Amino acid sequence: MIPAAGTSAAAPAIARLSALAPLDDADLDLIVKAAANAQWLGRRNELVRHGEALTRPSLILSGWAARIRDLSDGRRQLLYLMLPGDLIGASACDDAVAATSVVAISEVTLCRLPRRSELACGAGLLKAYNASCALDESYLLAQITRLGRLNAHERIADLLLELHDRLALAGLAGGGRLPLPLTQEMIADMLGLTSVHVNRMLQQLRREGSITLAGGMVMIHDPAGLADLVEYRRATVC
Amino acid sequence: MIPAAGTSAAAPAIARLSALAPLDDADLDLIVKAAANAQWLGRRNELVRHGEALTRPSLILSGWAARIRDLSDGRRQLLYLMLPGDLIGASACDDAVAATSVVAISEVTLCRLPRRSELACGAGLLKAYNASCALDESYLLAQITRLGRLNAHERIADLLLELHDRLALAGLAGGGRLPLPLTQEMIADMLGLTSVHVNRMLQQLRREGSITLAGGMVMIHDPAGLADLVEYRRATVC
DNA sequence: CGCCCCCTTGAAGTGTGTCAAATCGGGTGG
DNA sequence: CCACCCGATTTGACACACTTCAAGGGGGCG
Repeated sequence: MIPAAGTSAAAPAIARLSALAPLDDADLDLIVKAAANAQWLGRRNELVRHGEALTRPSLILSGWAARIRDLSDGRRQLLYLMLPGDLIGASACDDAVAATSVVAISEVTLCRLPRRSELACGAGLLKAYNASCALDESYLLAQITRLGRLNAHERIADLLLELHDRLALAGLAGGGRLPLPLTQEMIADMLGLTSVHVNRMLQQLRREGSITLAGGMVMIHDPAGLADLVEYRRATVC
Repeated sequence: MIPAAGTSAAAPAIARLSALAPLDDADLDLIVKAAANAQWLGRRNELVRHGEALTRPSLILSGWAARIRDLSDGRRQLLYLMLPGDLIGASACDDAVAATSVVAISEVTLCRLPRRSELACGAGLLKAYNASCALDESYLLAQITRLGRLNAHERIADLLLELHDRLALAGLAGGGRLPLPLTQEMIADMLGLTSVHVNRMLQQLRREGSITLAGGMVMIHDPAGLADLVEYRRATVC
């Protein structure tokens, strides 16, 4: 925990937050200290329960989680994926209540950060909270467009491109290469499809040479070309 | 209470904001003054252009607008409907940039409100901003679930129920009755369907006695029953 | 009257879902 | 090291929700 931030378990999270807003030593110190007593959660565990009060923002240090909504007949929608460096409950409302459950998709470690009201006005971390919220919103909007107006092939390509960019922010992806710790069923629940169809579309993407899948990693061979094809638009940091 | 607020053009907006957070006379005065120089926009006009800086929050006084995303091949997605009393750009980030265009769906009047930074810490209006942002988010999540996991019949019912509740907040709907100034094509673009299919589903809803459509008004005959059927969950004010 | 926009209806096509079974691969225990 | 198991992926045949294309009708309005 003590050594250089570059090698600590918080490195991806710090990379992302630094990319969102310039952080000074005090901010970094805050994060490193918080990361020192991180919390571990196994797959399928709930990080946040629907309706629960969000006392303090959480920072994902490693692993993936998802905001999720279940219907009584078994249908399930992954609303939003949360990646390392993502914040939960950093929105403007300090006394907010969780609008959805958040469950761990892989093993997750996370830590608690200060509430907005505990931060100095103008602190870099506060700016990072704001930027993170703005990005959250743009990813939600992207998800709506995916589900509403893209076909299965485009949905998958678009999602992969978004994940690549988001992970790249945390230094966890680059050059078209990204980890993908999702089952095809989870991808289906994210994209409003069935796992069977996701499987077929992934194969099509492979056959047409757009991607390679191996060992939980995806390689997007021509990110720019694919982005053009599905009209992917990169979210802008506010 | 400001005298005659009940009859002013800002009445629905004030009703909604008051429902989100208790407003004192100073807050109400601010709104009424702002509403005094309202701005008028005709159908299809852009309230906000994509990428434009959001200098100050806008309050919709009357009419409907929508956040929208257009694809180059003509496909179009309505991301989010904005109703009287809704705020544009009230999020945490004062220096944010519009993530999407906002266009007027009907004739719209709106006014500018103070930025967050110009409001007293703890002001009722600031709380209303926060609550409004929280609601925005839960409506976005609801939209994702609709598009991802509900079929056409359920999507329409769910949307009508949401609109009813949202309009009721501003005193513009109640008892299952609400205005609906949308063409079927707009509903289609909102719900990721074609206008042809929206038409058929609306007829089915009428035939099965769920709704009545007349003169731009919808009557939902058994809101609770329908809500149960499509598993509609009312958004909670934070 | 004629135009335009919106709603309505029908017939045919297709993308995606459903169901079911086979295969793969990684763990675990004997 | 093998046997077994379980979850995940893969494949095929078929069904259906929704789209597409096309034509017609209604109502407001210049």
